[in-house]
Order: sequence, then C-alpha cells, then structure tokens
Amino acid sequence: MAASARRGSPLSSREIYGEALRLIDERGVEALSMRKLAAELDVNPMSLYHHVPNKEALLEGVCDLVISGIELPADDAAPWQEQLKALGVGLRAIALAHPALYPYLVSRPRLMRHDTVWEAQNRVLAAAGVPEERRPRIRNVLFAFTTGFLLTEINGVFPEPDDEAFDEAVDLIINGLSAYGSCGESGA
Amino acid sequence: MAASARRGSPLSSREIYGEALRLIDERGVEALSMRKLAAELDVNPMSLYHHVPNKEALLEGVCDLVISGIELPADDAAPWQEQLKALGVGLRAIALAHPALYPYLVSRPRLMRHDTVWEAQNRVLAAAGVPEERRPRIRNVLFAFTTGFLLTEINGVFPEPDDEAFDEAVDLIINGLSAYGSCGESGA
DNA sequence: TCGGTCAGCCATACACCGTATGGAAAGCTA
DNA sequence: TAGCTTTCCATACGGTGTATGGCTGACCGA
Repeated sequence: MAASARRGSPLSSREIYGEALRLIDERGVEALSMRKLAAELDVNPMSLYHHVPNKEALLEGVCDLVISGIELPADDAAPWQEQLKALGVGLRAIALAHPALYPYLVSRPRLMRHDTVWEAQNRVLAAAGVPEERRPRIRNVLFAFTTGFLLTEINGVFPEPDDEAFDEAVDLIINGLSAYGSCGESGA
Repeated sequence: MAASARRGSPLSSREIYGEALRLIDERGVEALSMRKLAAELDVNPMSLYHHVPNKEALLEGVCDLVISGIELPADDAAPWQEQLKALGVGLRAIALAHPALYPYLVSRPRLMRHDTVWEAQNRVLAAAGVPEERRPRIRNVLFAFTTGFLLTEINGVFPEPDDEAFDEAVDLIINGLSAYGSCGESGA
C-alpha cells in the first residue's frame, strides 16, 4: 500500500466517514465537499474515490456510522410507558448529537429498518397490548411520529429546544397507544 | 420595462416561482438550478436576479406559493375527530402533490406558522377539550407528528404510500387527544 | 535479487453550479 | 428630445463532483 505523500498511514473508509461526520457536525451537510474533506485529511481529493464511490455513498456511510452507534435502553422489566419514553430519549440523543445530519438520516430507510430500533419499538407495542397483526403498521406510525417530532425540533421550527414539548409528545403517544390495549390494562 | 430579447412579456417573480415549482415537481429540488430555470423561461440566467435575490429566496418563494394554495376544510359542525382527519387529509394532499418540495417545505417555519393551519389545528384541540394553556404546545406536537408522518411516507420509507397507515396514524392521535379532554366526552 | 502486479495516490481537466460586475436596450416622464 | 429607471444580458470568478490516466511504492513468485 503506497502511503500518502503527505500522510504517514494510508486512508481507510472508516477514517473518511469519521472525518466527514466531524465536518458535518461542525459546519453542516451542505458545507461538506469532497475537496474540503480531502484537505482536512491531508490528502488529494481524488484519493477519497479509492475508498468511497461517490459523495452519495459517503453520506450513506456517515449515516451508517451514526446508526451503528445507537444504544437504546432495553429494560424489559419497566412498564411499557417508561420503555417508550426511554426509546424516544435514545433517538433524541442522536438527533441532538448530530442535528445537521439528522434530516438526511431520517430521509432514507436505513434508520427505520435498523434492527435495534425496530425490535425495541415492537416490544413496547406488544407490552402495550397492541394486537400482533397491527403492530408492524403502528410501529411505522410510531417511528414516523418520533422522527417527525425530532426533525421539527431540530429544524428550529419550535421556539426553542423544548423539553416540555417532548414530554407532551410522549404523553400523547402513550395515551394513544393505551386505547389499543385491552381498554385500560396499563402497567405503572 | 425592457422586454426580453427572446420573450414577449417581461418576467415576474410569480412566473419564476411557478416554473421553479414545476421543475421541482418534475425532477426534484436538487435538479433545480438557476441556469436550467432560466433556460426553461427562455431567459438569461442573470435576469432572474432582478426578481429574486438568490436561490435561497427562490425556494422560499416556491414554498410560499404552495402554502398560499392550502385549502383546509373548516367544518365546525363536524365532530373534532372528523375535523382532525380532514386537516390531515388537507396537508397530505400538499405532500402528495409536491413530494419533492415537501421536505424543504417543512424544514422551515413558514408552514408551521401559517395562520390557516394554526387556527384549524387549534380549533380542533379546543373542540377535543384540551385546556387552553396547553393548546399551543400540543398543537406544535400535533403539527410535528403530522408533517413527520407525511415526510416518512413521502420519503418512501414505508413500503408504499399507505392509506391504512395514514388512518392508523389519525386514530392514534385521536385516541391520544381524547385523554386530554374531560375523559371521554367525544362526539360521533 | 529481479520483474511483474497492483493497490493507493495524485495532477489535470471537464462540465456544471451560484452569482458579482458592468454595460446595453427599452420604456416612462418631463 | 433628454434623462431616468427598469429590465435584460455577456462575461467572469471561484466553487463543486468526478472521469481519466499516469505515478509510486509495496508485495510476491522465481
């Protein structure tokens, strides 16, 4: 492996994705360019193309990097209302950690199809008493509501990052889901 | 007003916005460029800048154009559940009519602060029995959920445009809101 | 040790983008 | 007719993503 003329070690796609994420977090998605990224890595722009097919794939890789780092609380002992909230908090943490990337992140199916998120949300729905055959669709709705709320929050459409709005949103969903169970057999 | 060398009548910002919207609907937001737009209008690219300060403002104007065309059903006689659904249907119509623009549309405060939408949603919350002091925040949540669902649907994250998922989403919100009223004084 | 192979890197170039600048042309007012 | 304003356009600059093709140095079988 020919080392870069300017760097000691050769590039890796992991390193590229990491630096791209850093740039996005710092200056926004549209400020990211292959040239700037290459400069930041002390490398010729075209060198990136030996590890990443194009910019689209670069962003995809950055999304994967973030998604792979998701850690969701999985406390099956807790009542489903608390689990639901914990799930929301987990997703919100990602949104707040990478607000610039988040709109891009939720605009592709990757996050939605992520196993950890899928299973966690499905588990909550089961605990809430949602009949199995309705779970997939309701879980899609739940996902859409969650990311939609976070997007709106991130985009600054709310007056400001608003913890109370978040609580209100969680409550609204909890109340909504309660009706799907056997009419009131809630835990907590 | 000097007429264009190539066209009969002079440009107008309205005409520019309209054509831009057409291009966006046809080929997507990122396919829109000042040059292509000018070509479509049979005009020199720089001519656009006499009616629109920059591309950012162009998109803003396109959003305003779409928003100004919103027609929401305002049937106060109907039970709030039906009004809520009608509201959702109205917003969904915009999303489905301009799927390419929609993500851009909801990423800025314009739509959220739109009077017609604001008042209609607030009215529904009032009819649902939500206490007045909690209405603004809950209406923000409602807005976020609605646009979030539509965004997810538009982005093709769902298997396909899914009317049943939409119904499920509406039901979930209705159930959620019902808990805010006087515990069960629902119409219809 | 030698020669071949090849992954990794880079220089150049192309087409496209948004738009700053400044000048030409057409209409209105006086 | 003179001047002013509005509209339009030609040119140019610095940025973008990336196609193309050449270089270089590490590895490997002989």
